[in-house]
Amino acid sequence: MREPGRRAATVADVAAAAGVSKATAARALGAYGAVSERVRERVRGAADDLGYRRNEVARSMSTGRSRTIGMIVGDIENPAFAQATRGAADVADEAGFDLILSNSGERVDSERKAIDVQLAKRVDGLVVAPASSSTLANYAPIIESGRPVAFFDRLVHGFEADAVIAANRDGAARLARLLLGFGHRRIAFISTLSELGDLERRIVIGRAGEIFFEPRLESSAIEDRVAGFAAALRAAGVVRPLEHVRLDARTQGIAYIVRQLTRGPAPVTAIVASDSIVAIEAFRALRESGLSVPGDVSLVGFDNADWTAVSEPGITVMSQPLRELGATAARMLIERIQGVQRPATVRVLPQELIERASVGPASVG
Amino acid sequence: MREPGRRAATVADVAAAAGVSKATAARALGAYGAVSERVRERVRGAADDLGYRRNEVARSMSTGRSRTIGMIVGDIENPAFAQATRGAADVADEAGFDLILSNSGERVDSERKAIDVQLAKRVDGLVVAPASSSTLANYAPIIESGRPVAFFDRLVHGFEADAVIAANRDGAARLARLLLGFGHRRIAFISTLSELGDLERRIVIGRAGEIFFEPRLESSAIEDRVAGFAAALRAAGVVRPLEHVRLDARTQGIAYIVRQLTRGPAPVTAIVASDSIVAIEAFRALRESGLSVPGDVSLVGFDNADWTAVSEPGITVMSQPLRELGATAARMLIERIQGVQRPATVRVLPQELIERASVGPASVG
DNA sequence: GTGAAAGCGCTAACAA
DNA sequence: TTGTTAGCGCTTTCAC
Repeated sequence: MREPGRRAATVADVAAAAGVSKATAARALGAYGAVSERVRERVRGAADDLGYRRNEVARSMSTGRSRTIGMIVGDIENPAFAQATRGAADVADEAGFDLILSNSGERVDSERKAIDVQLAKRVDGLVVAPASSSTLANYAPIIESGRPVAFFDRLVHGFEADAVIAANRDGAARLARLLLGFGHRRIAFISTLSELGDLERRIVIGRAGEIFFEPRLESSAIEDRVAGFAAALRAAGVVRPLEHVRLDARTQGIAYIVRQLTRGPAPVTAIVASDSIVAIEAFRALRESGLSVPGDVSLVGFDNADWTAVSEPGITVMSQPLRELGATAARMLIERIQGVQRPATVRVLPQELIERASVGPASVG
Repeated sequence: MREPGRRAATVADVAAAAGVSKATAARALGAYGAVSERVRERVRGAADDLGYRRNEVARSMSTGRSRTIGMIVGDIENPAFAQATRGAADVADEAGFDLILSNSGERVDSERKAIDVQLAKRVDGLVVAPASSSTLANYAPIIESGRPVAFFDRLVHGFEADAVIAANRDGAARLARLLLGFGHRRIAFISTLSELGDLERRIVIGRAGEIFFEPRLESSAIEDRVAGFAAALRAAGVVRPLEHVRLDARTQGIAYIVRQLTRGPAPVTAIVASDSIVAIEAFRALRESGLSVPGDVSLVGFDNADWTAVSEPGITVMSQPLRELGATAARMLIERIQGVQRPATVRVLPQELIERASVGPASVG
């Protein structure tokens, strides 16, 4: 066993100790090429004695591969990303890859830096939840480097790459229809992501009445949710479906926005929260305003966070396949790394409605 | 701008394009050594044209340092670890280090594998939440490699290394005294970690009446909590303070254990959950058993998870300085990496009691 | 201030 | 089956 501080044993040391050439020692240690049983054992023994452990940096250096995949998430503290990370990490581990994790903080410039760093570390590929669905420039360096990328949770518009997302448009529409079914008409949609701008002006109606935005919103996930939400409202005859959509909630604070939406002559009677963090803050704000859920205001959201099952009332949510999102992205990426050739594909995973007790009939307004 | 697939530009390419030697180009690019302003600009220009990006692997190879720290947590999906990870990641980032993350799944063998891998990748140091406080063998390789380590959340008994933990003994005692003050005497303590064995037999009483265990428990954090808990009960005259301690809750399931503890002739009237995951499961189990909190059973726990503020009732918790735990460990580690010499030190961070509504007077039993 | 050359520890031709 | 040798892309003496 080595003492701390002494130089680490190398293949050369092991080879010398075992009385063979460097190449033979390397073959025995690396389990490649052909080595006789006797020699292999002798080398292994010497390696153990010297406390040899392979220098992966050197190996990466000569093979050009690092057996590492980079992952970039918006915020590791968001349980949704934690679950996706877990999904990806498990798949990576299973396939013999390590995972380097970075936070983008949902900021385009931090994300760019993170991508640069990971590319410089020569990761074999990247799994990323794009901070912006319309900033192609951030991802161009990945392609230039010749390494594959798989996006998850959000797409990058006009960027040919593998991606896996949830069926957000459909999920949001289902949530909206649930509320409409309870008689709600003035329904808010709150998100902390995506710029607001003049939403109404950006609307583009598709053939089947679907709603698109042009230019696009920052996050394709939010875009899809807003579009599905608005389309459902419109189909139900709500004239201005975007009236109560608030996309830059972080700037003003969710509590403030909730108060604003629930006051005045025509307060909303229901709120759709775009993720569990928005939902919990909205829930608290409603409580602090003395408004009961679902008595005064109904509340639904995305992500089946643990608290939504124990709050009073329990929150009705559209559950995301978070682990699967991360796992699928990692799987697609690893396939590419291993040389599988196929056109870039976008997988869409279904969401699941979990009904609890936070939805009730619209209060008369 | 490079096309995908083409060989990445190297210093040699840049040097050739700029008409200087490799060494000069490297100096200009790496911002070390002395280079004239004119040459520097020429080199930078050539680098931009070629889309040069430094190969960190090669750099690590020749410097022997990777500017990367490894972090090993018990479970990234546990919000407590997510927060600690965030704390460490921020500090690392600030200091120009990257973070490689691994899950140990709280299993000693997985942890050992994770450490091996990270050492092979030549991380400059490791931040780890030890899966076992008494398995020194897992950490010996780190020392042998000559790299520093900083433990967080738990200590490794008899292992000389930096560590940062929370004041668990004190926190648990405060929680216990709170319950005792409400008249509770039969109080349970539930954790999923640490082996059970015959706890009573392992007790060692210190001079000031503190309780220790010999042999030690698996997790020093749980050990400290149990010890603080038991000492407080004992000080209050509870004869068998360990009677309702359940440490292997995962095996049987928390719901089962909760049912078991709350039934029979002498049911517990209060429960201390060792983390927020145990707490939420206990909370659900109580609810499903038709027991009211705090009417029938009082419930307190560790970790100020978001749900504890919105559940009905809100849960009284001992809040851990999670981000600080991760940040401090990273900071201590980076100091070591940068060559600061000082004896191994253990920092103990205070916990904060957050009183909500889950504690009430002991029901008559 | 700049250049030539050696070397980090490994893999991978190619020869024997 | 084994050995020789030449890199991988960078940093780092040591001359000039």
